[in-house]
Amino acid sequence: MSDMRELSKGFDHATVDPKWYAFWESSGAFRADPASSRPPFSMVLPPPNVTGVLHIGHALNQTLPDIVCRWKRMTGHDVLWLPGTDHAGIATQNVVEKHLADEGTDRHALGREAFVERVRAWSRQSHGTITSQMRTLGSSVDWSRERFTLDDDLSRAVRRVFVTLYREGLIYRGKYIVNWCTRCRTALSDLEVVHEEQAGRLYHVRYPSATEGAAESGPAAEGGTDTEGADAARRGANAAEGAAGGGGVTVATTRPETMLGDTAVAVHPDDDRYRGLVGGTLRLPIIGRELPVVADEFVDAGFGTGAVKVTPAHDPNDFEMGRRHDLPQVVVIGEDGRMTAEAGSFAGQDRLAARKAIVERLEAEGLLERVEDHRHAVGHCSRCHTVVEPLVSTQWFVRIKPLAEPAVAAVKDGRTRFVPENWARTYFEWMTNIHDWCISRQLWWGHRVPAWYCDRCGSVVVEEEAPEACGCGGPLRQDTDVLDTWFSSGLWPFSTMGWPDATADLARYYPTSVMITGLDIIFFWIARMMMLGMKFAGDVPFKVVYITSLVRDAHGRKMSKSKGNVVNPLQVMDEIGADAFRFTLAALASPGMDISLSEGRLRGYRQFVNKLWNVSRFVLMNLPASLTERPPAPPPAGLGTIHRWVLHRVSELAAEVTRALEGYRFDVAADRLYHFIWHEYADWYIELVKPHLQEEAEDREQALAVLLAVHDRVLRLAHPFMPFVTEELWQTLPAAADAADDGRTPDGRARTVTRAAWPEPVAAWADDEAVSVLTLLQEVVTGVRTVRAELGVPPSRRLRLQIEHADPAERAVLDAHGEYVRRLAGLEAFEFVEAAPADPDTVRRLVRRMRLYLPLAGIIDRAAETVRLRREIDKISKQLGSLEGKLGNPKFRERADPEVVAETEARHAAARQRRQQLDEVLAELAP
RNA sequence: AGGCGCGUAGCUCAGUCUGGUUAGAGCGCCUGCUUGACACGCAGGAGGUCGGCGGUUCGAGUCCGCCCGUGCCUACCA
Repeated sequence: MSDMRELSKGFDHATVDPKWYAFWESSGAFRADPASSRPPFSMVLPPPNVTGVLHIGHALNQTLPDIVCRWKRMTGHDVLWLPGTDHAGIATQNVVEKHLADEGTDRHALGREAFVERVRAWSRQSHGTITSQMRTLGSSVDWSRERFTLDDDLSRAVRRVFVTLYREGLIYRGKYIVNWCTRCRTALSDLEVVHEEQAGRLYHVRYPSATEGAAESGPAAEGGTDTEGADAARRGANAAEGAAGGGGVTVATTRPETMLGDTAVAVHPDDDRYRGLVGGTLRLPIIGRELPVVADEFVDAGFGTGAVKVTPAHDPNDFEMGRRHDLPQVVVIGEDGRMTAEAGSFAGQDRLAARKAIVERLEAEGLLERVEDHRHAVGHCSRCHTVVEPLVSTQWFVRIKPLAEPAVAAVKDGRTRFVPENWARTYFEWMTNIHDWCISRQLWWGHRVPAWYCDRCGSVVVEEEAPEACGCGGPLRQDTDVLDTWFSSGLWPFSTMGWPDATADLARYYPTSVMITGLDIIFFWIARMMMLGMKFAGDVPFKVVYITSLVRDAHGRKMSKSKGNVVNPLQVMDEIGADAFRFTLAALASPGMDISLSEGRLRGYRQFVNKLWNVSRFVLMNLPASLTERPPAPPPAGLGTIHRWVLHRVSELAAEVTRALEGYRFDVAADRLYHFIWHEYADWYIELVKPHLQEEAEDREQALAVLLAVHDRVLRLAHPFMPFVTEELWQTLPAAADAADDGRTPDGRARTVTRAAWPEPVAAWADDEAVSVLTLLQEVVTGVRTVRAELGVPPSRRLRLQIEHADPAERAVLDAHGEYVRRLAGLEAFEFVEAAPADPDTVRRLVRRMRLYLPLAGIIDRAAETVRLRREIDKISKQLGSLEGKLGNPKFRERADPEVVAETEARHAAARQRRQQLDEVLAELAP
């Protein structure tokens, strides 16, 4: 028809999506406006690594906040969603180092400055990748406010925080035991160490008494092994059964290589076995050093032999114990993971090779009493998986307790709320057991520690800006370390808004409204933002933290490259479009449940997008070209039942979706939209409204007005979930007569659904009567359709339906809506009768109290019908039994809600009647 | 070792907080349909002892206890 609008047959996301993103961006649809009179709503984007690519975790953690932002924009908020990227110190540096290795060089050959420039160049180049992928996903961030953690102003914020904390004594520098990655050659924070349970060994080693030991294994014994002598020694050791027997002590260790650095042996003060030894000395095998025996509460008398070797330089507990007992630190493992000169003949060996050699040596000397299998957790570098080495090293630390306390209190008193609230527990647990935070890294890529050292007077100068010279006039050299990347991301919610300056953005948008992010960075990031935000920005960084789940593969397994089950969001979006992908993520995002991305769900929602597309095609092809304005929804009073029904339902939908979003139930919102759009709007309303849209229909205008009102609302409600397709479809609708209700870009020149008003429930549309009418129509139509399907009646065959036992109200409803029933059930006609027709080939079906009779001469399959009836009778008998049990129980009548009792009674009566009717029908069919 | 979760149809999941219709959805499966929006569709159907045992209750998928299975996080027992 010439005066009809048209849409292409299918939705082509590849061309549509980029078109609208470019439009939104250029028209400023996502720009926040601090001068606006609208209430503010703000979020900051968890900054992805600048050199990263969009992975499934980003996809979820951007889709959900994007849904919230788009919704809030439509509810009339001035929305700021601030994007940016993270320099990701160690991760990015590792990548570039790998590039250099491929080129046959390394960063030391390049030099610090050139290396940093190289990383910067790579970051610049890579930056476009992640940001364009965010656009593909549809993230409605305000690009005009994009930030990078290494930007000048953010770096200034980092220095301000560092200097302030230093002056307050909350940052200190010192020589402590830290987690050291021998491959990355840097210190790591506790969080960057991943513990993995591993099969290891527990070696029981005999440390002889100082006198005894001197003879057996001093330095003199080193260099050669006398097998005979060793055997003799072993026999001797075995003979000393008691742990403290023979003047020596047996200790148990999982890391024999560290024994070379032992400076004591410790026992529990109350351990009677060793009481006599405390204060005495033992002889360290191989090395021959004399070791004092100390008593310390830390020792667990029940573990191993109850005596523990103490290596203050290579074990965190021993480090503490060493300080308590004033023990020397002997460093036997270097920063490169090799044994140092202190390790005597083992010097230069890798720590693991040394372990083996030392065990052999002990064995040879007869000092290895026993080896047990022992499972224990071993720390690995989270970046390169190298086994982490505890080392004593000079580093910078943040004193965390004074910062953690207010951050805990803020969650306790609800200034920041976790959703789901269970996560607060995890947060508390970590925050109350937290250790000081090692923030210095021996890397080049990052914020350089703003500390300078004077070689002349030895003083340390900590300043925001590089000082000229030391107070003593001596030259200064800057600390070569950089800060942990999370130190700068911890400032993100306020550093990105201009802090330390008192900017308009900061005043308006801080604290942010919500933070939506994954559980994997609660400690790395959420906790640090809480601590630093409260300390420096004067308030919590966000009022709500929504913790998203982990995305897994279709079978609930963690995605990993080695398993080959990694879902690439870009590929998925390429195949099914961003809208279907986003809708799937939302639909699967049940709180507290990990998300299993199943192909079936993805496909199902792609088809849903297609459904929405085709509904729109239907709407459009029924719009006369003369209709250039979307008419306001007509008042329900003068409307037919189907219109009143759909208005009622779409109004309820608005309420349901809104409620779901308010509770962060993205899954519920998606489910409601899906069900309404497909199974109510498309399956029923569109089918019902068709005749009213005929050109000759006298109520066509009215039908069009309702159809457009519903369609417009549907697109708006679906927009946060499926931004691209809804914008494309919404743009094809005629603009509203009432411009106030019609989304406009900030410059007012173009329409956009991103800023259209969010549909509110309309009280005047509530219409339970229309619902009950539709329910009856649906039941009758479905009843007839079921008979047709089961008995294989071709659709072309128009049937005559007879209805018995309809009560007057039902008769009136069916009569009034006869045309709908005839059309949807494929009837030639229906009529009400007083008695069952005599025709033996008539099939009966029960709907409520009514009996539907369909004459099916030549088609009816009595046997099949009998089977079906028997099955139905079985079912209803079971139901009847349980209902009778319930009603027969006097306590039920006494205690249950009277409404429930009445309802149950009604159900019981209906079931009984139905049972009786079915029996009759069956008797007629199979006498 | 502690903490948190999960176990409902063949598969992926809602429903459990606030106990009470006939436990729902998508995918898959079966039957029939080129129905003038859509075969990425339409209509109909099969399929569930809600992990197990015990308890509370008139009534339990839902509340309580124990057990089994499974996943994750935290952790300085050498």
